[in-house]
Amino acid sequence: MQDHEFSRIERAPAYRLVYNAIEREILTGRLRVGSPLPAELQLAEQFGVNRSTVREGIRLLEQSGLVERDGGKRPRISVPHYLDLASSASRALILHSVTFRELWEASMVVEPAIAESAAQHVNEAGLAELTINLEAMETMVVRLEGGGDPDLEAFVQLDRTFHEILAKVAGNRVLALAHEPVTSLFIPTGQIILPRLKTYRRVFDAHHHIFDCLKAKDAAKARSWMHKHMDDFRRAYELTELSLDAPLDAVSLGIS
Amino acid sequence: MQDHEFSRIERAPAYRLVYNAIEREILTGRLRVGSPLPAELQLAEQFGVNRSTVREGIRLLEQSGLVERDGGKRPRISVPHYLDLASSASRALILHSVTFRELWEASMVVEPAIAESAAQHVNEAGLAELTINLEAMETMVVRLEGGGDPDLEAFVQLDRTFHEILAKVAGNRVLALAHEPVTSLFIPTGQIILPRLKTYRRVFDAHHHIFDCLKAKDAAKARSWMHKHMDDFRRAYELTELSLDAPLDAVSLGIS
DNA sequence: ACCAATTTGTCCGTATGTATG
DNA sequence: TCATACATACGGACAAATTGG
Repeated sequence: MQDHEFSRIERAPAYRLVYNAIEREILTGRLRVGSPLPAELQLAEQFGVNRSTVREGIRLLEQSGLVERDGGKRPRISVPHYLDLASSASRALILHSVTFRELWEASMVVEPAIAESAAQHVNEAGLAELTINLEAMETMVVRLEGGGDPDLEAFVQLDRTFHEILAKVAGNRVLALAHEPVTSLFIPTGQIILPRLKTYRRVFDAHHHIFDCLKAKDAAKARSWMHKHMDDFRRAYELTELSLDAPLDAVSLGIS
Repeated sequence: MQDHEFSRIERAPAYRLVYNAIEREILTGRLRVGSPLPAELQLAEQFGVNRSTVREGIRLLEQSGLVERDGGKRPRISVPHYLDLASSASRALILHSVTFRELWEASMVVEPAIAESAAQHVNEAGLAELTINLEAMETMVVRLEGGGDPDLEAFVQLDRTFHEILAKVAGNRVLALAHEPVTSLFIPTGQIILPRLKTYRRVFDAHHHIFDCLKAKDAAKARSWMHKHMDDFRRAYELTELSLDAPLDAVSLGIS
């Protein structure tokens, strides 16, 4: 036994201390967003470390989104975009073998709420954006029904964009954050389902119904159409031989 | 007009190319999770860049959670935890001046769904965890009603833990991700509300009711109690002079 | 439009502490 | 205990790009 216990001494590497120090300056506003980061040499002098060490600290800031670099210009201090950070969280979900069922359950919770809120907050600009998206999808559907070869990638992208516009229109950034995994992981599985079941028209119709509800500002109906739309997605998934409880692996989502 | 348009040439710095290359190896499984990262010098040789450049690339991996260091040991390849990434996204929400109303609306969507799912999936271990949490909160409430001075920090922490256990029990990692901002931003505002309205008992009672529903596996009732609980939170917020549409600034949440 | 100073990107070499066998 | 391998950190150097006169 000892007379006195010393608390464990924590020795973070210097580059991490640099990161912490600069992060703190940004979060407390002493380094203002938009202004350029001080020069590496200057920081090295102030912190009393080597320039290489400062550079390593800056890489951490860069990856956490607090520093942004635009070409070869001076790096600027920036506010990380929550959707960017959310998308790396979504990627992490895949690495954790998240299942289709989990994604679908979440979508059944989040997407109808977004549709409802979107119907309440939509404006002309939002309707215009959605119109462009719908028209693009319609021409694509018509071409496919005429026997054209499907550009799946483009179709799924339009699908995804529709839901992203909705999330933006809903005007709730926390819901948009919750919604991110759905567009970035759930919607792309359409690339597997669509060519087998050829439900292009069905997807388009659902989007169009939701759009009509938004135009009529009918929040309840928007919610219920979105609910149906998401449930359709699950049914289509089940109609293929895919299991709801199989993990979405990285390969199938084109991350490789 | 030009005869030919060249696609924009992208010149990412070498350290970022190193990051991309290693990230790719990890995501495709060619570098396996848990194994140590190759030596810096070895990587430098393979990529044909300097060791310092490799180091900067590794810092990016480190911050994105794909590389973990444990003391002075060899850095190991790891899978980033989605909840960690979500919490930095939550911090970003604050920097974007997210409002209490946005958080509350999201909580009204996500938390009842979590309570419902938790009631369906709860097991003995989960109930035991919740019991410990509830007992701790009860003793705290009793002490406060006896005139003790409130340890707000501890109380809010218990509140937060309760909801986190629920999210874990619900067994849906996408919902847990969506739920993260609620516990990390919304619940802590209790530190502002509670001392003014002294609704400690009310919070405890709500938790207890939800717990009973879980024990009885009554999903619908669990949902409705959680709904009420979240709505209580908003009412309490309104009873103070705080505006629902004011941004939650960093200071009030103790990030500074 | 040109020039000079500044700054970043990248490289080389070296020293030191520590972990592992 | 010793030797090797490795991460951390330092110092100096130069080319290319940016900035500001």
